[in-house]
Amino acid sequence: MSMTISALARAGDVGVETVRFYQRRGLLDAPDRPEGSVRRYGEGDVRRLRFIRSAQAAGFTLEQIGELLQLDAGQDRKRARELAADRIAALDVKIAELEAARAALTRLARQCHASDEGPCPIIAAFEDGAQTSCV
Amino acid sequence: MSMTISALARAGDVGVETVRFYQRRGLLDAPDRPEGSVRRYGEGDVRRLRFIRSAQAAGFTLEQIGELLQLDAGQDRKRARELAADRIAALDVKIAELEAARAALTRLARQCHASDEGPCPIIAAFEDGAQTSCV
DNA sequence: ATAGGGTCTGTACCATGGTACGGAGTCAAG
DNA sequence: CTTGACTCCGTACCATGGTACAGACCCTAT
Repeated sequence: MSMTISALARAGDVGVETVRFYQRRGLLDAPDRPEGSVRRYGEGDVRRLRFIRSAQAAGFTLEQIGELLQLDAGQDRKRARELAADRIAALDVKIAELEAARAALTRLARQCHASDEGPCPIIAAFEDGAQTSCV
Repeated sequence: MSMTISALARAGDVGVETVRFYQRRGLLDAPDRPEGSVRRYGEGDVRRLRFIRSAQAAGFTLEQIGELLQLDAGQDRKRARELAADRIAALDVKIAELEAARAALTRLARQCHASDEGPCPIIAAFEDGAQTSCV
């Protein structure tokens, strides 16, 4: 319990304002200030901050992360599994979309390289409204 | 040149307000109103609207889409290829991130299913700050 | 010709995830 | 014991991509 807020922020690789933002959102708690002094943070806070960043990297929204943190207290593993399953399904959809987009763009860039005649294939392809077939 | 704005919006599967929003952003143009009447749109507008939606699905921001539309006029294929290459690189990074997150979540959900003893692995894993190894 | 819809314009508002700032208080080195 | 850095708190602002009015106009069918 010896870190200042800026040390905590550094440990979590975020800005001080971001820590305060998470506190306002109820994701991190703001420990009591010892009698006319500043707040001090410890390892638990660092872990929690890192939890938030990791979960965010997995695509959870801050609201969902808040729920995960609640579950931590309540030991509701069934709900945690549900959230994880939902997130995996969403990730599958998103990954498929991005891979389709990548394939389409790669193909178009190759075509575009192949000749400098006629309309640019990259632009033209999108103009066909290639939502399902290409993108 | 016979559609009203709501027909255009339907054709592009967006809301009327979204069409107007794209007009304000300069992505779609707003044809002149014929003497005290309403604007009419044609197939070109539909294609352009679909272009926007397709490019969006490929992860371009509206600003980048604006640039692509400029290129369409200027025939700057080199720049179009650059934008496509940048986008492909960004997609690769994003896809890798999401796949890592998916793998991590899948593993954790399985572990969590395996036993109801001890701390929930889903939560615990994130608390380790599993940014690079898992997520 | 009048009622109901749709359109136009401007402006305001929304969610998400932060980022910035002013003014007061606190801490630590010299 | 002063000076400079850091903290606190509230509030305002930002980007992105829309969404939602209000009040005036227009269009079409009855």
